[in-house]
Amino acid sequence: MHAGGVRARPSAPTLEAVAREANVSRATVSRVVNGSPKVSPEVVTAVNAAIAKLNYVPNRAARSLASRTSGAVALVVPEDITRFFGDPYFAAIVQGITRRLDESEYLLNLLVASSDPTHKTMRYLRSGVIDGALVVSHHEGDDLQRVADEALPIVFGGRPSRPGDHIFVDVDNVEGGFIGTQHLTSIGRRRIGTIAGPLDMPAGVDRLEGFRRAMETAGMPADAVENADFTVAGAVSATRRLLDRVPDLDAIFVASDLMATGTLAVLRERGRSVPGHVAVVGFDDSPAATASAIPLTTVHQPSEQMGFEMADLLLRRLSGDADVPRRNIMSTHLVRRASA
Amino acid sequence: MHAGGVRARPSAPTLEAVAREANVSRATVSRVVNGSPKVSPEVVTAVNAAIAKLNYVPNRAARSLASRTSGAVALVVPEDITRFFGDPYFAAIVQGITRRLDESEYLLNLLVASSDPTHKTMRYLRSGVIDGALVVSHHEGDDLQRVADEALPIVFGGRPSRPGDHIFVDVDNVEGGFIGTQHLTSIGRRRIGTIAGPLDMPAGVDRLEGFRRAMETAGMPADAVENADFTVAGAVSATRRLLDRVPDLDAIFVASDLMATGTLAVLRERGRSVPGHVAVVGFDDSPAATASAIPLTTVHQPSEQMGFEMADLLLRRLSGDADVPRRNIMSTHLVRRASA
DNA sequence: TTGTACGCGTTATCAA
DNA sequence: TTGATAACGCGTACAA
Repeated sequence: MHAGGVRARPSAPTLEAVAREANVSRATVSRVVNGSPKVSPEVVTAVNAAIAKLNYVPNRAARSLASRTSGAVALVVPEDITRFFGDPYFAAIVQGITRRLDESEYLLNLLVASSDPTHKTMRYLRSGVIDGALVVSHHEGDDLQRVADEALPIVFGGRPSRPGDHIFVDVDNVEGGFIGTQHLTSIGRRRIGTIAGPLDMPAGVDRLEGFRRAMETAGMPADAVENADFTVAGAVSATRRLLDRVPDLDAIFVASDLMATGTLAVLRERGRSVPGHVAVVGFDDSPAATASAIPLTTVHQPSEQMGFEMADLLLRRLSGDADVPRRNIMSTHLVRRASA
Repeated sequence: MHAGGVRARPSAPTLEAVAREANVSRATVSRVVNGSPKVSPEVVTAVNAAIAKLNYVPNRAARSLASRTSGAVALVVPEDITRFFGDPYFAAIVQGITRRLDESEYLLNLLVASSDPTHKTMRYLRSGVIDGALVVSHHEGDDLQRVADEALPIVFGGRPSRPGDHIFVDVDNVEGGFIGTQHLTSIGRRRIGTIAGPLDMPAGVDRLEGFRRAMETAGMPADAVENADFTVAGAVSATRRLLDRVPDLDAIFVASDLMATGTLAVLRERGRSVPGHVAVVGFDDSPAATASAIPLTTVHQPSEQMGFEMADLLLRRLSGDADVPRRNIMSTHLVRRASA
């Protein structure tokens, strides 16, 4: 017969309680909990019994206050929820990260910030409940670079906008853009355009630069360029603009597979066959590439592995490893499917 | 000229430091930080100046240790990453949750547990860094129900498997299944089957029950049933089995839109037109319903709003609100599109 | 091998 | 309105 509403939960057992139960001191219980080698076997079993009996779970707040570490890392994604869930690229990254973290004691806190990493997020990062952070989809202008290494070890997924001594995992996006575009020139396409990524992100800028170089190498003009924001909707309107402006286009290099699905939709709506009238090359080699009606030829990047490497770099750094590399540039390659 | 490797970061400023800087006591600084009304304006400005100067951010661990609250809630998803990202339903839920949380001071910690909420997750929930939890896609057999209200206020998205006095937000899935199936009978289909959800989840069981009742009402046999697991791949094989077993099928009620896309793919592969040969009704009204080649007729449930309501119930409970409803059953309705 | 005692950075109680 | 001071639960020298 409790008074409705918030009923008082029994307060959780503490080290102290376990110590009493096992007839030892708090310090000893702490040692057992943390697996210290210098505790006699009998005491260990006694303590463990007490822990089990009381259903004891250490208080993380107290622990991190005392130890000055939290056992958690954050994944910061400066995008809104819709984008985060909409692009399979993020799924792959997160998958890789958790694969690495699962074999450690660290916990992952996902911070899907609004596209502007608010004050709230920055404060959280600096509030001591996080030992380090992984940043994915970082945009120029957010404050994350400032926090990096000043307040917290941070590993970036993708080279940060402003130069600096930051730690990051990336691919050579210029090369990737080059490879994708070159494939289009090599199969005899003559009028090639591109749907580029946002220019406040290095991945956007670099893939465009790769496109330009490939076009230059082939002696063609690199003027059929429209920018989008790595979303389907953005790609749809960009592709429409591009087709309106350059009606005789026979190939498009699109800076992400997700965007490429938008491009394919517009081409169908305009009655242009793929790859007959227009060849399309994407970027990522994400599930979006094979899920589309016309399987995408695309520039593969090892997204899942990149997530893994990001987490690995961070964890090694947190463990005090003196010579952790500060960057890890992974390689890309073309995957031929039906669209080009 | 620092020694390579882990360079020592300057330890963060504390309340103490701010107090010295502003020539007041720690207690006063704490009051200012927490917006206590009983501090003189001059002192407030002085303290704020000191805070700004030192770039002070409160230590959350210390704060929660002292206040016995953490200012964070967890979203627990007992599914693997691939599923979590693969189903737009989750995106909607998360969207709704964050919409509610953003207008509060609470932070969201996403715990995408492996489908078996491990010991690790359960310990985390009970470790004091979380004030409450939201559980989505809870399966029978996971330990979450035990933790609920015993160790932590928990709000479930979807009625929990085992009965109990748990708090949850849901729709009437029996009714939803009925509505979807009834539409198929009402448009004159005679041989109707279903791709049901997993039977260790109430949503799976209930939608199937709704299907059964509608079939009974129409005087048709409810024998064309195959179970799947709310994934595309699962739906694909279930649909193949179903078509092999009941070749004269002219309609299928599928327990989720995501699964329905798999069903559509199989129907196309078998050369059956939709809705000509086979009519299809989905469930959710998620983006998957409109993104598919044939826009899906589907049973709408207000997923985003359900996420919002879940968070709202939890927050109100945490605020000590005495009479928070323990359940919130929202309504479904049919959305007609092209597939049936 | 075990226990004592102090400190981690806040909040909250009690006086002043 | 402000300032001491005692918790909060745990880790860890240091002592025994």
